[in-house]
Amino acid sequence: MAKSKKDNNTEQQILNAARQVFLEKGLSGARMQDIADKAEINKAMLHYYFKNKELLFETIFQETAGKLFPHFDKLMDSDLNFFDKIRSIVSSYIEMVSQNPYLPLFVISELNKNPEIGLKHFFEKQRPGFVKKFKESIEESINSGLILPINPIHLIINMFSMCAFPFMAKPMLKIITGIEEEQFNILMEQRKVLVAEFIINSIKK
Amino acid sequence: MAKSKKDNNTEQQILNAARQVFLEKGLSGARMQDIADKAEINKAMLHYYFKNKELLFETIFQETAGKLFPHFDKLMDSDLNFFDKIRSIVSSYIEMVSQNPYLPLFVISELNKNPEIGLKHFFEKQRPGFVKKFKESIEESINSGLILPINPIHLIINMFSMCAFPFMAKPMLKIITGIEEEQFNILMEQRKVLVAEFIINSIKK
DNA sequence: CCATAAATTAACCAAATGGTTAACAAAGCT
DNA sequence: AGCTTTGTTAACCATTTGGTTAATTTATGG
Repeated sequence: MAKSKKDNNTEQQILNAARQVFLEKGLSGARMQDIADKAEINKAMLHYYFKNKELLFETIFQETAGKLFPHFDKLMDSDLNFFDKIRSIVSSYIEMVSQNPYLPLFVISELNKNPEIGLKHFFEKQRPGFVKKFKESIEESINSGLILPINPIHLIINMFSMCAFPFMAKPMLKIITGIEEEQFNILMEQRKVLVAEFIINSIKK
Repeated sequence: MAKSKKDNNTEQQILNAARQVFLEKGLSGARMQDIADKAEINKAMLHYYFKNKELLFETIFQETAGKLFPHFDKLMDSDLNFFDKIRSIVSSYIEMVSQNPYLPLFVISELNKNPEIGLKHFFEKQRPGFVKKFKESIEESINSGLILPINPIHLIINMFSMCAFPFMAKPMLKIITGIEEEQFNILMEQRKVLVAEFIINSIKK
């Protein structure tokens, strides 16, 4: 069956275009016209499918923020040992960010300019999930003498810092270290194991 | 002596106001009117002292980016041992960011939206400085058997990740961990020593 | 003290930008 | 087919926004 004129296709084109533009330019930097152009539709269509810029943005933000901490819940429930959980999270997280390089900076940046949107949307629900489980897992590992004592929050922060930051700071890192695109990708690939071992090395007894 | 009407005061008021607004909202989010209001002057004065928005922004960006890697050059030249250099850099860097919480996110964010401004301005000069020295210092420490082998770039990335990221991600961290302002500040204070020890613990032989 | 330059303001302007309208085309339905 | 709903477009509108102008005030220096 040939695809009918709508097929709800337009809405997807808009969302794809909006995702690209918003992630790259942010809310204030994005232009509705740019989104329309990239979606190859009339600007009026944007307002036909999404009431206004804010609503369109929130749709994208919500979708995007939802990808920030993917399947970590399940991962924490798995029967992997503590170190393997770290290895698994680090590796899959860096892979995810490699695939969506703008994602962390976008969410963090918009959240800074307007902290309310975080509360309003998805975070509330996801919060307790994996962070709580991770904390418990860390505490258990400390109590069982597997790792040195450390405030779980610091450990979590350290992990996500080393996973996400390099991608956010990529243009800066390229300048101050003098590396190029290809070399950067190699480094990020290495970090999938390096970061986990760096952490484990630091906390193991 | 009473302060005369100008005193080149106005220019400073503008710069202070522009700094606040740009750091908080970014280039595209900043409004010239907001800057004028905050500086308590007429909007036309902005264009009297600074040709246009771009020029004013670049002035602020240059000044701000210049603070990103402060006196690390001297620090690397000091006769501190390698571990103490790490302790010193981490501590002073976190202190600097505590004092200028918007700084890293601002520079990184604007650099992402417009990578050219980095090259144009200050980075070129500062680049070789401390990064090169730091790399040499790391290599030397590896060769002398003080620390385990690691690609110096990774070590540098890890260090700045753990120093800067928490401040950039503050609103997100507050949401997913449930901590409040006060607790956040305590954690960041702790990180001045914690991060350094975390690193040292991981690489020491 | 006056003439000149520097600083400041209010009013204005043009372009950019988010958003709307009204007419038209396509699909769906009976 | 004919009527209604949905999708799409071009033209238009109102506001925001960066920027300018011309007139006014304030300093400065001979």
